Amino acid sequence: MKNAGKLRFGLCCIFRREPIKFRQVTAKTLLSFSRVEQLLRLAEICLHNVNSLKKALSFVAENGIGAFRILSPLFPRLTHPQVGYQLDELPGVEIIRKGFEEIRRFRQDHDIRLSFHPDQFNVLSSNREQVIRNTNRELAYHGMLADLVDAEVVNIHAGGVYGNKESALERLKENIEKLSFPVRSRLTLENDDVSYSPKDLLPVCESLGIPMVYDVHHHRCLPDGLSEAEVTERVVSLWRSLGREPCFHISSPRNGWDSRAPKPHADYIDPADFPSCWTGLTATVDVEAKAKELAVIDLQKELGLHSNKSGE
DNA sequence: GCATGTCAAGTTGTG
DNA sequence: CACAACTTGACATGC
Repeated sequence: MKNAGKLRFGLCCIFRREPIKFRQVTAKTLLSFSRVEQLLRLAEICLHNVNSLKKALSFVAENGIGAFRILSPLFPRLTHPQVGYQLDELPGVEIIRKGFEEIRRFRQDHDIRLSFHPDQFNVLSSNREQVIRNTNRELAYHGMLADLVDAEVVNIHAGGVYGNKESALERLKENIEKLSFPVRSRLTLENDDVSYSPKDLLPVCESLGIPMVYDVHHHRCLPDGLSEAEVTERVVSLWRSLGREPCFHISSPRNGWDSRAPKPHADYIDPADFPSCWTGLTATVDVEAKAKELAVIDLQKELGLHSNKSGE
């Protein structure tokens, strides 16, 4: 068989069939309790989530999946202005920290790449000071989590354009330069499907020494004149120049490529959507598909990759 | 039990 | 102008 390179696939955040769940709580609910009660509930949920993360990594390792994206609200509402908290305020924090120790060791032993994808509220190109402040706080939270689990990547989009892409990118650069080390050293920028194409982001990334995560689905939604092969080559050499393994995203549109309106993700990946220029590379491909682990395992089979179990 | 509306946050494009 | 879409689901509430 081929697969000369070491292409590996990543699972994103949650499971469809596997009984591994992450719990949540809203600020509104927390606000109906006393502070002591809030922290008790939060501690319970955080411990539950750490245990779920352990199970998630075990599942991933057993199924030959090489990467896992951790959902942002692993510690729900930690950065919330009213109900936010510090890890050390949680009753039983020692047990939680112990769990993280196990996770770090397991990750290393099994060579699983961990990443975060802070959501759309994180906008470093914003012209509003409040938005930048909130983003910095949220990114700092992700940096702390990344230290705790030994994650390698904190991946965000470039944000809005505000009628002037050049000045927006200028603000983006300035704000990236101001990030603290735990965040800056892990930050990556991903092309999106409405504003920033690979052609826009590559010069920024190359000048800052920040890797670019290449989402080929977004590139197909927002073409920029560069071919998939050209982008792939530049992205790969950027990651390699930093001594790191490239990251890509793949997904298939639920309603086919013809439908003009929004393109929600399909349950599975159509193997025809997998860029041929990725075959044989050493890289990580996060699978963004609603069938989650089932889609990753399916795609691995379709592409002739085998899980650890099956030998090879 | 099960159905349904609600969740902190930003920006853009569509109807 | 309101709302969906974005990695989307889980939780709280009311029947």
